[in-house]
Amino acid sequence: MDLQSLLQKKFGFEQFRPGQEAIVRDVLKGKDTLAILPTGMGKSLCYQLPAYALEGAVLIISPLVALMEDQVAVMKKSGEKRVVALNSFLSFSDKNRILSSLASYKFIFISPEMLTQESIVSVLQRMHLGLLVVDEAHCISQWGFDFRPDYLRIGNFFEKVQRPNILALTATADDKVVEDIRFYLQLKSAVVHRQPIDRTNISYTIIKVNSQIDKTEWIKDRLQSTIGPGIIYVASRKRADELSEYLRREGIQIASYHAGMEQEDRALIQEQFVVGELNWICATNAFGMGIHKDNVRQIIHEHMPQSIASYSQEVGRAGRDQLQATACLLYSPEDDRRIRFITQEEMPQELEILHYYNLMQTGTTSIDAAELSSLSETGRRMIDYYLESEKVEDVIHQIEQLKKDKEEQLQKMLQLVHSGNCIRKELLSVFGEKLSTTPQICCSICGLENEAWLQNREMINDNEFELDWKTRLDLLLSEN
DNA sequence: CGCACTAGTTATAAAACTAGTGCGGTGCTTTATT
Repeated sequence: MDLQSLLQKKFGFEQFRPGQEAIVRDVLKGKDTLAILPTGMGKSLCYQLPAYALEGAVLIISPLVALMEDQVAVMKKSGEKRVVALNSFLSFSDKNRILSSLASYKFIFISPEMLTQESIVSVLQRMHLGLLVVDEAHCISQWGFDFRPDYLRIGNFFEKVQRPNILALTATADDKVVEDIRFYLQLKSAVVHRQPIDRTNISYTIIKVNSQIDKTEWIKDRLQSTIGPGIIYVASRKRADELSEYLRREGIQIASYHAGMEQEDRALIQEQFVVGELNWICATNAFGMGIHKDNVRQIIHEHMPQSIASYSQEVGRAGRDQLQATACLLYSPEDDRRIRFITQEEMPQELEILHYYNLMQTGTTSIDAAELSSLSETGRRMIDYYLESEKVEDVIHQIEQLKKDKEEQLQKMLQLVHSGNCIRKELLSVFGEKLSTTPQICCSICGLENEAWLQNREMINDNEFELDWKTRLDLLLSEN
């Protein structure tokens, strides 16, 4: 069956979205592929379609268990029964049952952590894998080095199984992220598919203020005078709760979201936001990945993120419906130190590393040694990873280098804030792209007198912004 | 790290100082016996 009829039969689409067909064809030719597609361009079809033309199972590495559960539910609902997620949600007996019949599944979602478990690898070894997908592949770069080292261990898995070809998917990737993905997934001769990443319907604003109080006031005025739905990103959990509480008292429909909350509450708030029962979310960087909401009109950053890579992931959540949307970043001079502290604080010190290493040499368990050398859980896992393949002196050097890399990324973010040039142009240049045509509503440097749409709910329904029903339906359906 | 905030100080009270303290992200995993 040719691709066109497969697309029609399995997904009900007449046409591919931009970029999809070329990716699908490369995947089917057995090539390693890195696909960088803006959010909402139908990434999941890039592996779901080839799956039906391939022999064997498709293994999908996914960063969040909630996201996996979601995708499994969506696929089951649309009629695909041979789909399963291997994660800690499973009871012991369910896990065993699924593992004993794993070869009967076509789509297997799994966390990178599970991929290091011997019991799971041994089952996968005996199976025929047709394709390995790394979803949200920027996590390798964003989380692998200092947060979830199992993201860097995916390559070890290839040594144990017959390595299928790989499809790495992400929405945005600068040069460093692409390089990290290539290296850690061993994509020596991978084809890179990169759709133009300029989101012309998003306008960018950077506002410099003098104090925290000015920011609070600005946000309050903004939310009272402009339309949502929107996301406010803040730098700490406490601030998320505090600001959301303050704004709620001012009559704004808002809730906070961060990793310190119960899973249940997080899921509830996310769901309310997605279905439109909640207009605003005030969140830490925990919020966003895997959220399918196409009509987010505003992203507000109370503080800059720690890198341009994070910034573009976060602002990219606006305007997936192609209608006008806006991203505002507030900046005050003390932010530099705040963000620097958050990113550097958990990095282990030389003395802590040495202390930990020495304790390990004398036979102390990893957990006790971490406790005694005052290493955090995250710090311990990080060091354990580097100690697997390097001498302790080199590990110290490696961690120092990581700190420098983080500082460099923060500096690039600061450059974007202070450049004084067209924000869109600056942002695009980070991703190696040139600005072809400046949209009518561009950024605070180019001038934003056309942002009347933000004040007026009716504006959004003007014909100028309205897409025909068929385009909108396609957009909605292609999300999963 | 260095700002934001609090408690304590001063001394016909009030507001304005000082010293001290607190803050600060992202997620996977977990097979036991209270």
